[in-house]
Amino acid sequence: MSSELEALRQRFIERAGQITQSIGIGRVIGQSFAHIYFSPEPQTLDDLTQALQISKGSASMSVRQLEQWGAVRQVWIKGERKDHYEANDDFGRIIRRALLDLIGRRMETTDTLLEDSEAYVKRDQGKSQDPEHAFMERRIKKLRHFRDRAQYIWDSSVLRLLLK
Amino acid sequence: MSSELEALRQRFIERAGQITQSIGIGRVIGQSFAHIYFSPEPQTLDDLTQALQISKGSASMSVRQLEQWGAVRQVWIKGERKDHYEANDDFGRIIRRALLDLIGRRMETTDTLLEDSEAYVKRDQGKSQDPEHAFMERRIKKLRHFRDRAQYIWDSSVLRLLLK
DNA sequence: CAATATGTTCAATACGAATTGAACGAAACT
DNA sequence: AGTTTCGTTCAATTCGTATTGAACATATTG
Repeated sequence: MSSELEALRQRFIERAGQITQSIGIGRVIGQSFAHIYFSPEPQTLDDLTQALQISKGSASMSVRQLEQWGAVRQVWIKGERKDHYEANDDFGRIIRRALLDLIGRRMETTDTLLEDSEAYVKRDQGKSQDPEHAFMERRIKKLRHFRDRAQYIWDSSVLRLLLK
Repeated sequence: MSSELEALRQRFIERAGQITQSIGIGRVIGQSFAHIYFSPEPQTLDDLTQALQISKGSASMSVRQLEQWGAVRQVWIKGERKDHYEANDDFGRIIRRALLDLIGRRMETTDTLLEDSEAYVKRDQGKSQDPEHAFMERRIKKLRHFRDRAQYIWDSSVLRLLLK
């Protein structure tokens, strides 16, 4: 491979690492995916440890996470004992899965809290003369309103469009 | 304030901290905003240090960041020397601004890289017989395609809907 | 103008999360 | 059956980043 092409490859790998790093899922994940994505041949864990200078453990864990999100898939190569992985290039599906995994579950715990709060203000309606109580009621309502719209945007736009 | 209401408030603050923490902008930011959001009266930096048990420096920095995103605004209270802050409850605008700030600029550096790559494969078209070269060309094209759609979803759906 | 109160900055520190690597189990060879 | 290769796990460690707090700058008071 030409050295210039190789340099571009390196930049992609570095950049991918920065991106995954900055969204809080670790640098190695992005680097691993980019390396596999820009490799014509399916790659092994050893290839990753060498190319990215990471430990065997790291390589194993990053690949497993990538597999979970459907970002890479294992391919069998006859005569080879090592596991080989190739990249999925349907980014829409990958990101959709990853987002659902990373963000989806977080909403639940927040919902519980919001529902608890709504139950409280409803139950203690008598106190709505109390300015403090009235204030909290307004704030909680605003929060609920936003949360519902966020859900709508999430479901109707982001996730759907990513698939097309 | 009733102790039950106070308990809910604490849970909101804790939850907000977890959320901002998990998206990589620090726990204090979320806690600070939640504290101010759920306070009937404008709050000072000292209020924050006491309520959240954080240092003066932390309080100062978190509030400045929140101000940057329009999440809180300073209000003048006559006779008081300290700065007082109240929360903006237009979450759509807040998140829009924060997202633009956090994500927007990241796209640029990636774009540069992508454009460099496209320039390269175009310039060296002669080598397109080379399987390696052809492979890279395909991968880069896929990436470009996804990036453009991501931009479209971003502009047309997410940012616009957050404002309504 | 000195004294006090307040907000900001940034080098030092503390903390948590990412990474390592040795130990282990499983599978494939001889 | 014994030996080697490979992938996984998880306690120990490393590393980066959030947080602190002392020093400083600025504004306010008497």
